[in-house]
Amino acid sequence: MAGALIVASPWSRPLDREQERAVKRDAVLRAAAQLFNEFGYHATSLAMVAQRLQVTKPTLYYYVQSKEEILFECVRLGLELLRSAIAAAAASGGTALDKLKAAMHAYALIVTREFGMCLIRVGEDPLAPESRKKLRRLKAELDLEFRTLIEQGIAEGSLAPCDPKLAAFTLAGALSWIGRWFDPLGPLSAEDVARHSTAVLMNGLSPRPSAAPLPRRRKSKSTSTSTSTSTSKA
Amino acid sequence: MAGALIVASPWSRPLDREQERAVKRDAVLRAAAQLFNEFGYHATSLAMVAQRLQVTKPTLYYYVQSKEEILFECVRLGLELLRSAIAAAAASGGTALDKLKAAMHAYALIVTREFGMCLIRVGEDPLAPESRKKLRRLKAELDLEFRTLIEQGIAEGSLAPCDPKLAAFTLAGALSWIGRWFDPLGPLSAEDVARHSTAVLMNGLSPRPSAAPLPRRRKSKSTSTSTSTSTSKA
DNA sequence: GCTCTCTGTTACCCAAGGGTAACTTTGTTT
DNA sequence: AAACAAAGTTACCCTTGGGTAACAGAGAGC
Repeated sequence: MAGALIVASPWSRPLDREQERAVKRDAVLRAAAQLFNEFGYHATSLAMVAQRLQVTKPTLYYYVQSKEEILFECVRLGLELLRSAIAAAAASGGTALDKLKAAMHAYALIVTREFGMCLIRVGEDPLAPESRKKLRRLKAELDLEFRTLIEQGIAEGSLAPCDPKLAAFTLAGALSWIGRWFDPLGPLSAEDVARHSTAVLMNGLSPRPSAAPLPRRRKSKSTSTSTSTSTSKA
Repeated sequence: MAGALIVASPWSRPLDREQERAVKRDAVLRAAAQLFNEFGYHATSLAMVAQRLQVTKPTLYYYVQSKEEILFECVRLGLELLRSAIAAAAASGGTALDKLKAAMHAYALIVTREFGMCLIRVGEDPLAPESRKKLRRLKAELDLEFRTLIEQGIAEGSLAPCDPKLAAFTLAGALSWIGRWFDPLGPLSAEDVARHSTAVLMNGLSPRPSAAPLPRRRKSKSTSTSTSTSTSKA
């Protein structure tokens, strides 16, 4: 959305037009993503999206071609966010371990925001095969980047030896699942959750002989009242 | 489904009837669950379910009241399976650590089967609020049982101290996510996946100073060609 | 043989919702 | 002022699919 945003000058009206169009299109996608996340893709009608934006249904078609395109874009943006965040982590300095930690942290944060959450909650399933193909490619890249980080860590000795593929599955699973239950209005901040999840995944549940203990929360138990298992929303 | 199944005797015809009815109803739920898992709830029509069972749509209504009831039952059964498996693990002998390991293993296996997978992939979102309430209660029980196990382990010293709630979220997340990508026809057996995921979650990624290393796969890398991240199906 | 229940069928109804056509309004350009 | 394009609106179409009504064949009981 940001793209090549030059300084806003009174000249170049046409650029302003394009830009506003892009902003509105983005608003459509964002509103749709939020509703998809709340009600699911099929249970969300375009009328609902339109209503949230205070416009009428055909207006949406001025900015997008179909409902499918909306979902496709939401998922694509979510994947794009993840991919660039992981790539950034991988490109940063430090050990493979540091990079992996950074990548996991970023992953957790992204799946708490609309597009990332949409990727997790809705996914590509409702799309036509061709669209799915394109998204699969993006996912494959993402997966590769993640796995490479793990492999490097093992080679480097800063990670315990294990099957990189299954480890990546497990990691990505735990982090993705955050997008299923996280509630921005809930008691836990995304930052908290990201930090703690990353720590648990790095250290495991078994106690470490000597190493530093995991971050303990101040009020020893029950941070809130909501449920955690599987698909709950609270 | 099994319930109170007495020896099949030539008397008591009515019992046979009831039983066959139950078997057929179960088949309806199972077929529906499989289709829900493949295409999603809304994208699965009752006609598809009927076709898979080689009957016509109205026949389904002989065994079930509505599409919603089908999903409700699928999710309920999934939760019931999980709950009883965890309760069984908790009731078994051994340390809290052993119990937790057993519970995690069972959890992983269940989410690879139709009802457990349906719970994970579809969830309760498409249901009406009242139905959701009932399922939430089941989830809460499940969650409590899981968390209690962790708390016991910490108290016992066999688990590293951490926030039990967030740890349970992370654990359940990683295990639940298996239900999103696991393919029964794929190269990995559910048993393999369960074992490895449990091990990673217990030990974490960071290397342990001295303890036994994680199970390493024979052919060091790339067990198959499929993708792992987020919502893929392969 | 006649009926009655259980199971399943064919044919139909109707609401929801994705998508489009054609008209109005607003503002920019010449 | 005239003209044109951009941005929305109202009114409509039509397929999909959940759900129902009314009918048809197989065994059990009188």
